[in-house]
Amino acid sequence: MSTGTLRDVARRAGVSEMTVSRVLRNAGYAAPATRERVLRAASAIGYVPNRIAGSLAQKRTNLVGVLVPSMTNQVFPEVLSGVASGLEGASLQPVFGITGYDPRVEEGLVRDMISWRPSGIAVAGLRHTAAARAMLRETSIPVAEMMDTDGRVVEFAVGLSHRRAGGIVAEHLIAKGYRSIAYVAHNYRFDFTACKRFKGFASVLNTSGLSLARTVIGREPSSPLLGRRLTSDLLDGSESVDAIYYSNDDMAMGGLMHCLANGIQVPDSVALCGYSGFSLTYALPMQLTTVVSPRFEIGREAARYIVERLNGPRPAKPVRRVLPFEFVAGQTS
Amino acid sequence: MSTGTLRDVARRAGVSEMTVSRVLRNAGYAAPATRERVLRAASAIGYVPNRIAGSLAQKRTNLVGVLVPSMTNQVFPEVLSGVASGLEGASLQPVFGITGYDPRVEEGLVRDMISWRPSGIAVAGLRHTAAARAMLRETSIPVAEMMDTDGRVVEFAVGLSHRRAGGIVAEHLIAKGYRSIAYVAHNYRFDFTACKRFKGFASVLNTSGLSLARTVIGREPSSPLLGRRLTSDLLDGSESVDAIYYSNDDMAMGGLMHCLANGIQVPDSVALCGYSGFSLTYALPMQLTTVVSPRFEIGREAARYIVERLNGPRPAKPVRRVLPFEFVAGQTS
DNA sequence: ATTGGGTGTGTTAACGCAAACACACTATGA
DNA sequence: TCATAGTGTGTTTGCGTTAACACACCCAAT
Repeated sequence: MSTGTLRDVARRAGVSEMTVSRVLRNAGYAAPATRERVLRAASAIGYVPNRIAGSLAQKRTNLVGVLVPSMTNQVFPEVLSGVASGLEGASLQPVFGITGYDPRVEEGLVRDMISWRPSGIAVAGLRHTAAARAMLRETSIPVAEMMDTDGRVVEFAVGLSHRRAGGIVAEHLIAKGYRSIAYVAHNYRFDFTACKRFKGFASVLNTSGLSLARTVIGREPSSPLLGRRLTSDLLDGSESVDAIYYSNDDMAMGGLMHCLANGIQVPDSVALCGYSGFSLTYALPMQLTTVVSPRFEIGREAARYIVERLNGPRPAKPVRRVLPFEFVAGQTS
Repeated sequence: MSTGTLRDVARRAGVSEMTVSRVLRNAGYAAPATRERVLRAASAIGYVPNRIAGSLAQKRTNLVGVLVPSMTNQVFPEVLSGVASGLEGASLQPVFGITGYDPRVEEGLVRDMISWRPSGIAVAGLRHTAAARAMLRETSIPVAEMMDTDGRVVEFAVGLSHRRAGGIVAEHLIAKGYRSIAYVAHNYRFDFTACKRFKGFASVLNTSGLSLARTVIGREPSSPLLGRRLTSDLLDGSESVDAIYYSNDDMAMGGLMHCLANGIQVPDSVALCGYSGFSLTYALPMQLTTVVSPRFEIGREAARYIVERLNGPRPAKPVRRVLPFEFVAGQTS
């Protein structure tokens, strides 16, 4: 059955469509006997309301569009959990889209999302095409940008300062006495947050009169395997390196695996630092030095902003919500 | 601006709404000059079509509902990638829902999905509430069940035999001469596939006259940290154990980390086997013995089935598509 | 007996779009 | 010259639902 309509239920129950609508939505009055008949009729034909029609009539949906670059990067599932948590109780349903780190794909998804007239939009990152930014600015629904706070904000941004997150690791390594420091990264062509961490890192190094001993950038997406390979390449090279900063924890774990597999002493021969604070890093033979990003909180706060904003106007000026991060000085440095 | 309508564009361009609709959809004829005017007017007011109205008028959507238990379990993002890949070119858009391994949540999501009148539904697992199964059976849209093939199928199921996947590991361990075998699992109260793997594993053990030396089941969701903790508990115990089968790779990795951290020889002191074939397992100091599940392919085939079924009737009998898996005899056994 | 507010139900008119049909115009070939 | 097919545009209708309004009924208070 291609699912009946209100009319089918109404006929079966011998009442008007409006009465059925009211009963099923628990809106307005309904005599107990009528209610009973309607419910029976509805379940008899397995009626499922058509939200498309409902949304059109109500001029609103309970959807919230959430755009993230990737699902295989563990970070984003955790952000989504946060969004789901923040939306709880607001009878809003998140709808996800994956941009693949490509702003043009993102632009298409923003348009797609808006075409469903959602109640709000949350999007990861501050970098958008001009058209996407225009759509986000012009729409009247709440828009939250997530992850990053270093840059131009459309309406509301919640995240952390990646520049700072990079800088603090540099400060740590310098304080610990490391002087020959390398950077190992995945292909972050569009991973702008990794890029900003690196800038913060390099900038602190510079102001301390240091420069990077070596920079190795892979051509693939981030993965432990890539981290392991690049670390192997790097340590086989001629330059002596006493510390490595990785673009993220996946990469750093790969590096640690290389060292474990080859008997390279960590941190005595080489120190390793990552970024994210994945739960996996707590199961490693040694705790990885890393920056724990408030991923869940970012998602939750974005959702909360959207929920609150639904009953109010867009703020006059863009709001920037900078969440704290936790630096974990582990056993690898 | 709360986004204009066709009428707004039509007025601005001095044509009828239908003409605007036709131009924007590239449907039917339009004089070049008219087209130009319409496009200009549309982009001037930043018009984004209202798909809610469009879908209602067309009595169809380009949505495909995809229900998975979790996003933090790496498996499912990969399944979703497969779904996205299989949908490509069909101008269908996946919409995700997370059930949290709870059949009642799943039931709600199935209802939610159906209320949006999607073009198809893909759902992970064969275990559903009676109501959910009824809805899936009664709807006329294509329904694909993913991951599992051991059980009752609504319409089309694509996956692997978890029973077999568990059995093959048992055969391997027995052939290798292991006799004191333990099982370490996360809380799989609702993770029915892990349960089936265990059954297959135990069943093979039984027919070989062996029984499990020890079974340790945690109370938390699967994670490397849990795997590490339970392994530590297990190996500290009095029973001697020469091999451990884990409920999945996350758990097994945790076990391996425990061994690495404590100088326990793998596989000489104890052998370790997992399930999934996560990419991370290839970066470990030693390749984990595991069963590589065809996660991406499962998603892709589910999507392909849906796309094909859109132009045809539901098969008379449920179809079961059993995909092969790969057993990887690694260095941990 | 009359008024009035709560209760229960129905009718009408949107919501924004596209299918179906209608119609006018232009070029082409018989 | 006239039919004919293609091209370009407009009008009407309906998708399934809900908001807004209308109305009838009942009981309690005047």
